Amino acid sequence: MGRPPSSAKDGVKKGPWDAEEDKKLVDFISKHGPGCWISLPKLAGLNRCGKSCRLRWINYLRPDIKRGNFTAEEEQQILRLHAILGNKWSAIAMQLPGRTDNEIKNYWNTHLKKRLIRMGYDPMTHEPRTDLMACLRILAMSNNGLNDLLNHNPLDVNAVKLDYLKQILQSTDAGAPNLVSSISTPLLKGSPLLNSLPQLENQQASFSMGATSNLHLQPLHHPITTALSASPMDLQIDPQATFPPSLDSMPFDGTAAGLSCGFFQGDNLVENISAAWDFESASDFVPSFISDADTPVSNPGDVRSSSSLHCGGGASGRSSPWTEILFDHSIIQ
DNA sequence: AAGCGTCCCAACCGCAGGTTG
DNA sequence: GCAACCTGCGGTTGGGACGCT
Repeated sequence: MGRPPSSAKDGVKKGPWDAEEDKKLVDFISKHGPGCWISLPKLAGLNRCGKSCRLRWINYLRPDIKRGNFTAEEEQQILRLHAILGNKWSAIAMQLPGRTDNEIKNYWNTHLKKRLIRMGYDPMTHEPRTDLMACLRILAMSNNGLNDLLNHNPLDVNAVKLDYLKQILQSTDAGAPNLVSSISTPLLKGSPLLNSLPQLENQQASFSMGATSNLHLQPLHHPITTALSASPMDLQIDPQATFPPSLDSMPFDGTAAGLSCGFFQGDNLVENISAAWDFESASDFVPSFISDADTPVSNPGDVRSSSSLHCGGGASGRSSPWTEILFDHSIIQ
């Protein structure tokens, strides 16, 4: 299909553009406009292929290009759009005036993608990574004490947490979905723990993901989420409950959820885990650093106004719920 | 100061899709 | 319908900048 890339032609300069070439290109386009790129180099007196001229103009010389660092708003917009559009950089760029697809792509690959990975999110799906079990096993290899835990049924426990978290994340402004019915993990189907979840859902007015920040507080004070987030030392199991033995022995202190972060941190695995995810802390269901003092959260213990942090963006039916609040924290910079 | 590794981004490459004759 | 032409897109890369030892 088509023809060989024009850059394959011999005698055409490649590599960085110099000031003289830039001037020739700008002068020509300012007189004639960005017309036929194939014939432009010859007409403009440039020893470049048309493709290279087009790229140079679009990505660098265009007068409406916005230079400089991306703002926090732009970051959030990129994250939201990427959650919807994926790697459709040109489509994302259309929503960010003055930014080019190449610039956004570069920024994504060098900053945002890495942050998501460090946080334990799949940069493509914007959802928590589900390979936690593999991480747990790696950790267990260096910690025989964890082997016993792993040999019980920790995967189910992790799945419960991730499942529930996933449902919360996918809730919309229109109201939280039925979390109980949508939980797929067989482990807790019909369990007293799960049966109590509707109470939590009834609080969705302050728990909906439409108000991302509400997650900071509301789940924390609910008995169910308190139980989910309790450490093995303080978890009180209902005597009527029929949990597998692993549930009350599983370290529900964020270890599991944080592992995917630590997985990328080599020797500092455990430390980074606790830094990234801390279900035992006051920021239940969100990475612990969200409630740190240097975040935009002025009063981390309070339920914040949903309007101030609403995800917005009418098209963002399924955007990443973290994006508004996570990325300005030093731990992921 | 030198060497080394990592980061970042401008530019390149290959491909797909639309247009034209 | 077909092939050549042209544009646009997304993935990848090369090398300069920067930081660390």
